[in-house]
Amino acid sequence: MAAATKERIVESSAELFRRQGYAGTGVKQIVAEASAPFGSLYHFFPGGKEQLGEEVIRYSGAIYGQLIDAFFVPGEDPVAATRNFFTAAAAALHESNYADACPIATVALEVSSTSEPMRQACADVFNGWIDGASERLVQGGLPRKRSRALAISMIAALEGAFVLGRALRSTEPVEVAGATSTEAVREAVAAQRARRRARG
Amino acid sequence: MAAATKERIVESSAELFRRQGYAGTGVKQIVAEASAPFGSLYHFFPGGKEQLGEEVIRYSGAIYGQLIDAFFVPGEDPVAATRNFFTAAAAALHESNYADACPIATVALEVSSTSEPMRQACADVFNGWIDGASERLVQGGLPRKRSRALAISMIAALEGAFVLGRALRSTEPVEVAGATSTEAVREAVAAQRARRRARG
DNA sequence: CCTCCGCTAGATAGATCGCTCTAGTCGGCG
DNA sequence: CGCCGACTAGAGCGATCTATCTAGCGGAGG
Repeated sequence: MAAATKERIVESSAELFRRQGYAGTGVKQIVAEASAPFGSLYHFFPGGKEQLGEEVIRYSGAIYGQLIDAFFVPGEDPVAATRNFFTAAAAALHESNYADACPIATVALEVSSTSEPMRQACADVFNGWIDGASERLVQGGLPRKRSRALAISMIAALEGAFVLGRALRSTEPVEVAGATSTEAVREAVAAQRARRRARG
Repeated sequence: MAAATKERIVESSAELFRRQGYAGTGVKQIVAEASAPFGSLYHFFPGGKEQLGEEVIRYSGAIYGQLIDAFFVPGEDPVAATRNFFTAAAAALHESNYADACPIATVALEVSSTSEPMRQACADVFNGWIDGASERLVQGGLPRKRSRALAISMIAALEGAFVLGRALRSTEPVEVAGATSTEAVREAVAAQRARRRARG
C-alpha cells in the first residue's frame, strides 16, 4: 500500500529533523533518505514542508510520550521509574553517538518564533507529556499540584540535560539531572507519606 | 572605526540565531539587519558563515556568563541568587514575547551533529558556565563535587525550561524549574551546615 | 475490457543560498 | 602629495532551496 511511502517520509524526516533541525534539512534530502519519489511528498503533504514538519512533530511526540509511559507504570515505584528513565536516556544518547536526544527540542527552538502551526504542535506535544507524566505521579500517590510541578521539572531537566549532553558529548548532564530529579520525586513521596501519617 | 561594523554583524547575528537558529538565518539577512555591507562580512570572517557562527556562540556565551556571575555574587546567599536568577529569566522571556531565552541553545542543538568547530564552541561556553556557577557555589560554602552537580542541574533545568517555555508561550516551566533548583540549593546548604556542626 | 484515480516519477521554475570577485572609497603615513 | 592597506559596496556565480507541473504507472470498480 502507498501509505507506507508516507510513513517512510515521516520517519526519515523525524530522524533528520532530530539531528540537524528543520531549517537544516532539505526536502530533497528527506525523499532521498526515505527512498520516496519527490512528487509523493507534495501528494501526501500538500501544505509543503511546514505541514510535514507539523506532522513529524506530532508523530515523534507521540512515540516519545509512549516511551515515558512505558517507564512510569501505574502502581510501580515512581522513584525507580524516574531513575530508570534518565538512565535509559543517558544510554540512548551515548549509543547514538550523542545524536538522538529529544526528537522535537531542536525543531521546537527553531520554530517557536517563526512558525505558529509548528510551534502549536510542539506545545501540544509538551503539554501531552506533562499531563501524562503528571497523571502517573498522581496515580503514584502524589498530590495533583505537586505532580504537575514534578513533571514539568523532570521534563525540563531532561531537555536541558540533552542540550548540554549533545554539545559536551557527555552523559554527565543527563546522569546529574536524573539524580536531582530522582531525589525530588523521592522527597515528594516521603513528604506525602508523612502527611498521610499525620492525618491518620 | 571599522571594527564597529564587525561588532554590529556579531550582535545582529546573535539576535537572529537566538530566535530562528543558525540554518534558518541567511547571511543576506544578517548584513541587512546589521546595516553592514555584504563584502564586510567576508572581510571580517574569511571562514564564512561557520566562522561567524563560532564567534557569535563565544560572544553570546560570554555575555550570558557575565549575567550568571552578576547574580551569584561571592559572599551572598546562593539560595537567593538561584531564586533571583530564575525569576529574572522568566521576566526576560515574557518581555521578549517568548523569543529571547538562551542565546546559544538553538544553535547548540542544530550544530552538535553537523559542525564540529561550532559544537566545540558551544561545549566551551557550557563548560565555562558550569565551572563559573560551580565556583560561586564553592565560595558559598558548598563542597566542590556537590557544587558541580548543582551547577549542571541548574543550567540544565534552565535550558529545558526555556525549551518548554518558548513552545508553550508560558513562564510556568521557568518558574517551576526555578523553585525546584532553589530548593535543591537550599537543601545542599542545609546539609553542609549540618555537616559542619557535626564536625565541630 | 476500460476508465478512473491514487500514486509515482522527475523535469523544471523561480527564489534564495553561501560565497567570490572586482571596483571604489577613505584615512593615515612616508 | 602619493601610496597603501583597510574597509565598503554590490554585481553575479553556481548550487541548492521549496514548490509546481505534466506525464505515466497500476490496481480497483463499473
